[in-house]
Amino acid sequence: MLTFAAQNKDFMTPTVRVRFAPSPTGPLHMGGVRTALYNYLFARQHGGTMILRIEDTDQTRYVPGAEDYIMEALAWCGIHFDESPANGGPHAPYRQSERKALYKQFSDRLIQSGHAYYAFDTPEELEALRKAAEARKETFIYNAATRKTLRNSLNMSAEEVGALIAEGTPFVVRFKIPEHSVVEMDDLIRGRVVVKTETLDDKVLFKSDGMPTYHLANIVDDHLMEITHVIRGEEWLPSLPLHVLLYQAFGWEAPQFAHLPLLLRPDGNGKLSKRDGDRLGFPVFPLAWTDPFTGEKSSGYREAGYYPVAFVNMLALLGWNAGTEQEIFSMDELVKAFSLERVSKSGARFDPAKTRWFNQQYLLKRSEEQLAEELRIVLNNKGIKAADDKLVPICRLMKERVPFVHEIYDEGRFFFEAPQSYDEQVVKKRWKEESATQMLQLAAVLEKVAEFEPVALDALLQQFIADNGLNTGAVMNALRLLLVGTSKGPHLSEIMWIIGREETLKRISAGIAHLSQITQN
RNA sequence: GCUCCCUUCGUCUAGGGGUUAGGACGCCAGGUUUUCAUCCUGGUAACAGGGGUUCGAAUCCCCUAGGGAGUACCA
Repeated sequence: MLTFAAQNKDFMTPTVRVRFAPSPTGPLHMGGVRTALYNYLFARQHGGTMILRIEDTDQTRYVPGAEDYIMEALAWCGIHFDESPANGGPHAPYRQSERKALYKQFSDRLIQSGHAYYAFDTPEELEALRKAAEARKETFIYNAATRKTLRNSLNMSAEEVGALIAEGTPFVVRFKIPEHSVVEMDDLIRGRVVVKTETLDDKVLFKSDGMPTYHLANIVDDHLMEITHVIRGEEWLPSLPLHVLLYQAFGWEAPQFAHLPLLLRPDGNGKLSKRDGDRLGFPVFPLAWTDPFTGEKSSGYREAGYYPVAFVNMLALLGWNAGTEQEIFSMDELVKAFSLERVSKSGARFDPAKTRWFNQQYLLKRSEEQLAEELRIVLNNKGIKAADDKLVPICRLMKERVPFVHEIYDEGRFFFEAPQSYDEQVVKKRWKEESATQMLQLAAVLEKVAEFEPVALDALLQQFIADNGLNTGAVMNALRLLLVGTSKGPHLSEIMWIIGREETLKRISAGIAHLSQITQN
């Protein structure tokens, strides 16, 4: 039995465990959503576990509501966690602030093993050193080259150190980067990365406020939580050597790493930021957010009318592709098709136009009944009353013309109200001298037709045009102008049927009155 | 400045020594339509530059340039 187990690959391969570890300092950026998504896809594909860990070790950056926002946003996207602050799990708590007591013992362990040391340099002293180095066009690095000249336990007797700490002198714990060596790392996306330790600095692991820094907490928790794969943004790549060294210092096996390419702004240079969204008119956050301190509002994809599946689909394709020509993927399909090997290395520019296209693809796939239900909500929010039985046909006629449900209303206002104005260009082109007379004649016929529904109306229109020897385009466009106010929109007989006989006749006479006034002047 | 990462149409990308360098978005044109949109057809448009290696480089190597990230007692 033991032999079998040892030879069986499934037994040898630990279950995949990944985590998404945001800092609750504000709304979750769409880049963060993509990181969470890739983690989720990877976990699900391998039958593994997806963990949410809140990295709130910086007490000064706490933002009320941010953690709830993160969970709500990811739930909206269909990204669910097996272990999280909300669900609990075998490694609870999942909030680093609640794990505070844990980190000190690990920090102490590194001090005892000689991998870390106490440092008493004040922030001001360090700042001065950095400035001075900068003035010489050099970079100050707290490492083997400088640590011997600084105020730390490496240069003090045990008694001195003990006394300082006993006095309550603020201190930090720094990692002692090994001298003259090379760190070799294998990234699942980037391959081998090699760095000389001379370029690394003795990062602070434990802050003077008694909290660990990201670096320590992240390694300790990833180890304790048995994380097998760390999938995170490329901005972490520069600290990968430190993290690898930390695992070595603890004598722990490091997880595998995958650093994802960044999301770049649609124009110009740099990574996607909130400002770009404001400037170019698209959301950068999944959900709308109001900053609790400044009251500043940010728009969200949900509120903008995007389907979460469309948003997720778009995000999935920004930096990854299946290697086929398929572009529309359900979450299940993404789970099956995803692979870290096919994640690209270079940053991906976000494209708002293609994002709209994705939404349109999903809108097109929805049934008219579903769309009618969604439209009803939009109309309710706007306080617009509409006959329930007309919502389905309206959606049938409009679904191929808009990428968003709310645009069914925006682009189809004529279903709900008479034109407020008449498009000047169209009036000029379509409203002829004889139009008023023709429309009056047509109105008379419409008044009498038995069945006021599309098939009968089409027949009637054709008959009317034939009987009077008129031009189809001229009649239809003039009529459309009266009913819609412009030259756009679905089939006219459908519009007439939906708004009804009474409204149709009302719009014809009102339109004629208005237009003859205008054209006379 | 220093360290690391990256570089195919405007954008997302396929391609991994021999391809008419493919697809999608966008844009343009034509067709369909009473209009607009959808849809269909077609078009526009790319291997950053320079050196190697090779019979042959978009593909491998080097340099340059450009872009990005990091450089905190933030994550």
